[in-house]
Amino acid sequence: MVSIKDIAKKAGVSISTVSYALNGSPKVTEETSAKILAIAKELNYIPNAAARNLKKRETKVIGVYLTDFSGAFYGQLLQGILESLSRNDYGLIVCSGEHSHRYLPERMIDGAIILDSTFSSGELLMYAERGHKIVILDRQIEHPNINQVLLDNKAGATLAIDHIVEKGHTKLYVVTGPEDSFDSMQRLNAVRQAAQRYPHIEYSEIPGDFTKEAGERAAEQIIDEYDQIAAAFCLNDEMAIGMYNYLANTEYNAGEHIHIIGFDNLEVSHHTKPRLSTIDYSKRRWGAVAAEQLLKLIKDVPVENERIYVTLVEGESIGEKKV
Amino acid sequence: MVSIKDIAKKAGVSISTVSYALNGSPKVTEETSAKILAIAKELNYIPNAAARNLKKRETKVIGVYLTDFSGAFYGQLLQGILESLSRNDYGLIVCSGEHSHRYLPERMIDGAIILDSTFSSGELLMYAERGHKIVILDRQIEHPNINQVLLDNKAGATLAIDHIVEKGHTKLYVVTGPEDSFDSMQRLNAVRQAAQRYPHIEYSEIPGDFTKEAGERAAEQIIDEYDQIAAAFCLNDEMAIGMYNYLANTEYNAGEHIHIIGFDNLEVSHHTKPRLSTIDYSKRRWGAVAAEQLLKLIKDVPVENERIYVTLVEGESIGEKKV
DNA sequence: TTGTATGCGTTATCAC
DNA sequence: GTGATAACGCATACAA
Repeated sequence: MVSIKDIAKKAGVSISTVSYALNGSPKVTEETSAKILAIAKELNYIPNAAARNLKKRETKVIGVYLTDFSGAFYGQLLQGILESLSRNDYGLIVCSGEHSHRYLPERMIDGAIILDSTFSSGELLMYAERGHKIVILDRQIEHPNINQVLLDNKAGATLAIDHIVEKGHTKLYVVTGPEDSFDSMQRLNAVRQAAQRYPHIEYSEIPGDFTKEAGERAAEQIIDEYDQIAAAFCLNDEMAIGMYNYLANTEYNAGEHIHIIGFDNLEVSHHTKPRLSTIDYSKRRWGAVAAEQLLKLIKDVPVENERIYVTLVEGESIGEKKV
Repeated sequence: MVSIKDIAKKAGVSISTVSYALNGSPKVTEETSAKILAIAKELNYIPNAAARNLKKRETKVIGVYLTDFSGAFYGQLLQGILESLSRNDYGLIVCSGEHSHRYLPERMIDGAIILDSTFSSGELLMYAERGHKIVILDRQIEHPNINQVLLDNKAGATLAIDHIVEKGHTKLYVVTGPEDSFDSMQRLNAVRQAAQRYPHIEYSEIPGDFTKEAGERAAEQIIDEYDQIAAAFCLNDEMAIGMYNYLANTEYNAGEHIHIIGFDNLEVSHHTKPRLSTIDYSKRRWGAVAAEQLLKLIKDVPVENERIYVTLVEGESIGEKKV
């Protein structure tokens, strides 16, 4: 491995001069600097990250943690983060699995963006307490070293319910996510609040877990008890898609017998027939904001928690209730 | 930051003893070891990765490089890699973007798995030449430090064509992937070979790029020139899905007027109607094998290139040609 | 402008 | 068994 020492020897200068030259310090002559750079290139010199990190106590890399790699969902979010970090000369690594938690306390990364339920809040708090900077996308934790960038779930859920009511529906199911999902619980709470405002509506909840299968099961249940046109608010699009899949093998049609609205506006939802009504937000922006917040945290500039706004996308899966 | 020095001071021993104890060396007494471990825990000691990496010249982390994060496709592959690495006490980071290329030469990772067209073959060769260990999933490069784990594209494409022919089809389109895609070119070559074996078949190629949009455009073209029942081999499922989407707004039906077969057996393909015929392979296994190969490379045990086998999944999108 | 010297936190080679 | 001590490769305060 070629180090600055080798360059120094070959150039007939000291290692500090080499270091200065490589880091573009103005302290070194144009001439010597050019010579050193030339030799460095000739020797295919590449700095050693470990040594630099050890000395500088920073890595210029941030880590994004995901519960798993399966989400159809993460692409744009990660892209948003990557773009934002690149602009600021930070690198990105994506991690998953208990094993990778150590990257933060071991200082392999300068900060973390969390969308990962395998972190307990206690663990995150502990890291924050040790001085590590963290942006959280999937829960609320108050700490000076922690910032959260959360979806406006309440607005989204309210939008969905209001839309359903506007269309004249009087029977409403909500298919929930897992109980340990912050997003699901926020949406569900908002739904319950909204439902209270509309006492004429027959409201019931079907427990789900954000998977297609949960959507299929929910559809099955709704059909089992079918007595009138019903509306279903699936707390994410994944489950809404599952519902479509189930209905495809029945006499019941989405947007006719069972009116469906989702949450997330996944790319696949554009291709359903009828097009799925859903709640949209910019995943790219979500990522970009999270990255910006984290960099501010690292630079010790004061930050407020951020909220990502949502909008209603009207498809044809929620139609007028014809009596 | 608490280091072994702090522990040593508090325990009244030297730093080397602390290091031994922390690394479970048998050279140190049960007693002192226990005391040291206790103090380490009390002080919330966590080793510094940079220092350890610098000294040991290894990180026990491997990097997976993806062209981008958008693939619906990568989940299982990454899961396979992660499981395999975890079993061997290696960590995983997922990277994308030019910016992250440096992680390999800078020795932030002990090796790389490449499924990333932003690496030129020259660049990979250069890293291999520097001694870095690489497993490549998307092209062929011969070098002692490089191993490839490739799909059996030829078998898959042949399977697809034979299936189409068996069903009595006489008009065949193939929708290709991008020209810089190794997988696409291998599949295409196999298709051309197979087509030669069946001179009675009217064969033509439509250039695509592995996106849904390409599938839509291809469907449009096929319908434009429609004169008889046709079969289309989309060189990946993504394009096949695009074809379905386009057909949905026409008078033509998949599996009736236009018979479709894909490649990849994506999860979404299970939900199409009619179910998409396609070529399947285990993405998880692909990842697992890639990881195993890389670890062997790192341990300097000799390895052969590996091949991932494929099978035909019969859906209803390729039916008998009724004349 | 350049060189010397020190330390970042570990591991590992010696002595003792 | 334990303790000095020297690396690992780099950055930097200070001297020259």
